[in-house]
Amino acid sequence: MKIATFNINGIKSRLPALLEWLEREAPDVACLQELKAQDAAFPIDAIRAAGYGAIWHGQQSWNGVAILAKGADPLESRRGLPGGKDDTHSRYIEAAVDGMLIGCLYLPNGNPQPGPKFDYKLAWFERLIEYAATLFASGHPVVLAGDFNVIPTDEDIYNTRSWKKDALLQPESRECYARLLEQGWTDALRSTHPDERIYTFWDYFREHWKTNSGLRIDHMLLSADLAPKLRGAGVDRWVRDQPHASDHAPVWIELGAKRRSRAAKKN
DNA sequence: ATGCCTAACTAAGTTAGA
Repeated sequence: MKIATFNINGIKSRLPALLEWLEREAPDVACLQELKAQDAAFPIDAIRAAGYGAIWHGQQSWNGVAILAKGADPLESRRGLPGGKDDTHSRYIEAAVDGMLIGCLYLPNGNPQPGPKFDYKLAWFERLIEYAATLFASGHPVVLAGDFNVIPTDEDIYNTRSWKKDALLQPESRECYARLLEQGWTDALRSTHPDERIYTFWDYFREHWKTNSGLRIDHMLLSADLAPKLRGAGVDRWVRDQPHASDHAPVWIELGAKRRSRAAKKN
């Protein structure tokens, strides 16, 4: 079971890239962010033709999230986080797929910082933390995947020098992410590659892709039930190298059967 | 301190991304 998350930065301009990625990597579940399109513009026919069912929550110009499932229709369980009466942004969608709950999120960027956009980021993060606590406590198998717009530590960025004032690595942003993990979630990519510089985003400026000057901001968090089933995690870097690529690359995890104890599986 | 590059929206210039 392969689950992935991909900030595609525009579903209209990136549809060929999305279809090529789906064909080549064939994730069982794909979370998408930054559709940048209204609901009616979502290319459901092309996605169905590629063998995927989907749910989506679009928005004109910005934001927008979707969940795709290979050979299945995701069963929508929520759109929008609790407590968002005045929140018009399409940033969270959730579905049951194959016995798991998949939460697909696009956390606010928060720049410029300080300012109202940063306040919105932190407020949204607080809502996520509160809701994630109930998800984790439920004991159900849950994956929280998406663009968190947080660089968790200085090991998750090529160089902090020109990013010191950026919303993505402010102590407040990092503290929120740390507090989320403290609930018990497993950061799948980091736990699989504890000592590796590993990035999921390279901006279009200068030659940041060519020089591998990236950030790790797309994350996949696993509930207690799923963490023992983690078999691998990685980044589909080839996607970022394509012409007219998104500035993000897909992140994936592979889940298997729950691992037996070391003693039981030895030899 | 700001722009770099890219895309959406809409018709050349602004806004947002991170």
